[in-house]
Amino acid sequence: MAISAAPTRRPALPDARARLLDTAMQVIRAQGYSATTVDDICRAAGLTKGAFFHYFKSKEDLAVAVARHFSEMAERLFGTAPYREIADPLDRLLGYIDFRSAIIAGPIPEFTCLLGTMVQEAYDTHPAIRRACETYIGGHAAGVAKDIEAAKALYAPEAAWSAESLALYTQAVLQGAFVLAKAKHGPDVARDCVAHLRRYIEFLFHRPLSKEE
Amino acid sequence: MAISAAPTRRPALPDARARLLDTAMQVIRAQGYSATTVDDICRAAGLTKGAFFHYFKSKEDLAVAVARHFSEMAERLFGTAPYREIADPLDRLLGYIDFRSAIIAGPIPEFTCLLGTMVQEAYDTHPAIRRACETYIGGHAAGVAKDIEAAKALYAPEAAWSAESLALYTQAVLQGAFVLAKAKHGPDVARDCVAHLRRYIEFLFHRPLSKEE
DNA sequence: ACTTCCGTACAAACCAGTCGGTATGGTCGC
DNA sequence: GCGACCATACCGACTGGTTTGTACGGAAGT
Repeated sequence: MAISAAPTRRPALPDARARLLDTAMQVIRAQGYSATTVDDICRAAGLTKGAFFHYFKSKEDLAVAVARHFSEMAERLFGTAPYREIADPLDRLLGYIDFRSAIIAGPIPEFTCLLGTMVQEAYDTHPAIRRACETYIGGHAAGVAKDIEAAKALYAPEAAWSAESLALYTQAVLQGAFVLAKAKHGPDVARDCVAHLRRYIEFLFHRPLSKEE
Repeated sequence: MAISAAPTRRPALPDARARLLDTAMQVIRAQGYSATTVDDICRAAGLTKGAFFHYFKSKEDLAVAVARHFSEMAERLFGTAPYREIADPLDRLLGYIDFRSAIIAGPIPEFTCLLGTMVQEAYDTHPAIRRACETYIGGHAAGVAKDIEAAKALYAPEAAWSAESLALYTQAVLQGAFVLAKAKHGPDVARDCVAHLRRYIEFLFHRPLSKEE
């Protein structure tokens, strides 16, 4: 005879854990992992250390969790983007590139990659973080590789390069574009870089009316 | 008058400042800027805080100085590399790319870029560091752009892309390649990325035996 | 003797993580 | 329908170890 239905055994209250993760994502993208203190995150999330250490057993534990959180957010973003509906795999791939370019806008912490930021600092000192970043960057690249594979089968079946290698290359260009955007304090360079990447892919699939392998 | 023990070490060692800079370069490339402490650097250099703060007025001041130090080392390295002797500007450009690929080997902190590492963490919180990284990355890119400009004048005078933009793109690819190398814990991906970059440049210049702009 | 160079000792702030405590709500026996 | 009991969520003062930067002293070269 429960008056208020509680379908799952979870009590209620606005999810403090999710707030911490969202906040940490922003703050770490702006300041880096090491420079971000637990108090920074708590303050920005409007919570206290008690809440933080209730949900995460250490700062490193949070880092691994945000990596996953960021990746899930990204998968949702790309999974529901309009270019996903394009039937032709090459057009879909180019749609992905254009979409990546389109979302490079606004304040830097909002379009840069948390994984690339964290792995730069932590690859040697925090193996768990490194592994998480590798996993999620690799996972995203694998999704891109699927479209590349399909496009290659259709348009460049004999090409010397592998789909996986090209997919990783796209991620490298994006990561490097973010680094330059940070150095130059604006998104413009980054979009220029993606434009070069697009031209390269067009070349690879001999978009420019020449033939031959 | 103590007969034994000359406790304090004798001076006159070649420039402690240079040792601090060299050491800082290594340590920061391995751990990132925020995570490396002044003591880390002093310990690794076999010096103490007294020496450190004698030469640098703050940690940030050191960061700006290592950025410059790193840049000078890089300019020496590329300035005296064999590819510099190549007469044809396109071959020289490709020689640069091959050289970049060749030096991607060994432990990660030895081939990655200090500037890219630092600017990722510090772009928002340490303007002086950001500016230094921007300056030296831009300076190196400008050198590359010179060769690109010459190659373009010879082989692709009407091309739509600018030499400067392509030069920045090469740096983006390298920076991104380093990020992936860190994530994957080895240099192989990075070299793969540079191979894609080389192919792109070949495409841009002559490879597509069709004419057309 | 004066400056440059560098070591030791110390100060003050900072930071990850701990711990005792409170508030809320759910469960179960009766 | 009620009270005892307990789990979960969260708070915030506190601790112990770091960390940047300062003060000062002594050795060496000039």
